Amino acid sequence: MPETVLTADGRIAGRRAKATRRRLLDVLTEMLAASPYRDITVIDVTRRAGTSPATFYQYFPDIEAAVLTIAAEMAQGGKQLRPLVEDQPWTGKSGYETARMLVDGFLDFWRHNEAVLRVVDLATIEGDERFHELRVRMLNNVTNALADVIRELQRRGRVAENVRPEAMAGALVGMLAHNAAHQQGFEAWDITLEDLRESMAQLVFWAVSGRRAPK
Amino acid sequence: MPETVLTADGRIAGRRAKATRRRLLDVLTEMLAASPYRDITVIDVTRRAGTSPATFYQYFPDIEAAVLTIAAEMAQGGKQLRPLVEDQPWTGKSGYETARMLVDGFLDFWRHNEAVLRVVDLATIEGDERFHELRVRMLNNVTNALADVIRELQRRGRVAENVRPEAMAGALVGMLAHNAAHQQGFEAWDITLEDLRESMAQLVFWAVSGRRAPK
DNA sequence: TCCGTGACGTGACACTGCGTCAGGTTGGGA
DNA sequence: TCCCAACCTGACGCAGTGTCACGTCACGGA
Repeated sequence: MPETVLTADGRIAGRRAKATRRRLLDVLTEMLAASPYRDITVIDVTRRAGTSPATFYQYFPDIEAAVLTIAAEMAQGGKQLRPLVEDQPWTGKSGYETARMLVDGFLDFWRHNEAVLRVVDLATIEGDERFHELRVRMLNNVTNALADVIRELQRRGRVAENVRPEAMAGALVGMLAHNAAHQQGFEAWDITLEDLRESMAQLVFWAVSGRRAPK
Repeated sequence: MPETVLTADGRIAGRRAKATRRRLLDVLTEMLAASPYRDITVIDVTRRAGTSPATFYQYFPDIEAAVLTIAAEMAQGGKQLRPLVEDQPWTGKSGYETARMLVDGFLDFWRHNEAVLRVVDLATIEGDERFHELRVRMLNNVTNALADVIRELQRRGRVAENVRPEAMAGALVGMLAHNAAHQQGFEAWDITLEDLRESMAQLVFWAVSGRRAPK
């Protein structure tokens, strides 16, 4: 679908308009990676894009809205996390390998989209509903898949009765998202990324399979 | 210690000055609870405190600095988390009870200091070093205590060899802090606070004691 | 009691960014 | 070539920031 875009005055954007809009988004993406979100001004974005503030407001009501567009594009990529859980072995040695792959998936995804995810977290904390929803939708995929796996293994008697699949999956995904977002911060504690990775994999594996991680 | 306070021009604040400063902090605390952090302006704070912007800048270089002061006061309260880990039983039924108390400690602390902790997280994500350090120092207490317990139980052969106490403690504290900060968000997933609490306690107990949580 | 002085507070200003018009410019189809 | 819809922007009112120089206050000494 060629995706129709509306301008502030309700016009349908044509070829030229779309190019301008795209340029603004690209410049903004670059700036997001280079400077703190709150320091980015509309005037600055437009200066670098070689246009004027008024033009920016043709396409976005404010900076947040523009970033939300970028974030939505990124969230599509977040769907790649789901298959890391679904249709994978979750028992024995290969089950532990699955857990590690999932952890790596989070660490990698957060590393690759650091700047944008930072803004998503930021806006979510600030109470912005649009970003919050985006975040929830993105994580929902993995959470539900994980809950399904836990529920299935619980049915087979591998996981204890007193575990609530949904809540456990939620707690785990929270841990993964948080620690992936703060992965550089662990170095201050003299904790290597490798050890963090292992610890999270152990927790995930235990919670999902009900067994200790193999050596 | 009566705590000496310096003004912008290097003066030592007297009785009157301290009262003004305190008033500004109190007004700011109220506003923090009522409106999104980013919407709070110096002009607004001073208007409500019945003074002028120039006065604000006598005592704080910017809003962040003022909030940092408030956050530091709160962080003192964060020390109450450490004894929830230290000198507690960590094995058997009472060990599981300890895990639950720790989880409750996090949930309660975050609920009670929601507004300020939100700003701390916010500023940390934005890359503000002052807030980041405050956060690290606050969580360091619990993390280290937890790592000590894990290490001790590992020495006694309860916890598997391939667990790294520091990394595991870090991962757990990250999970606790994150999920405590997002505790209302779980309702959107139809997960009750009670189930979240239980799930986190199970994870903590397993990681620390190396055993399944008792029924 | 009054006064002088240092402590404290503030009015006013220059500056920057926001968001919105009305009007100017551009380029592709007839 | 010309025209006009699509697109862009200059200019402006508004609001907040941060900084002076100056005004006011209250306290201790005579």
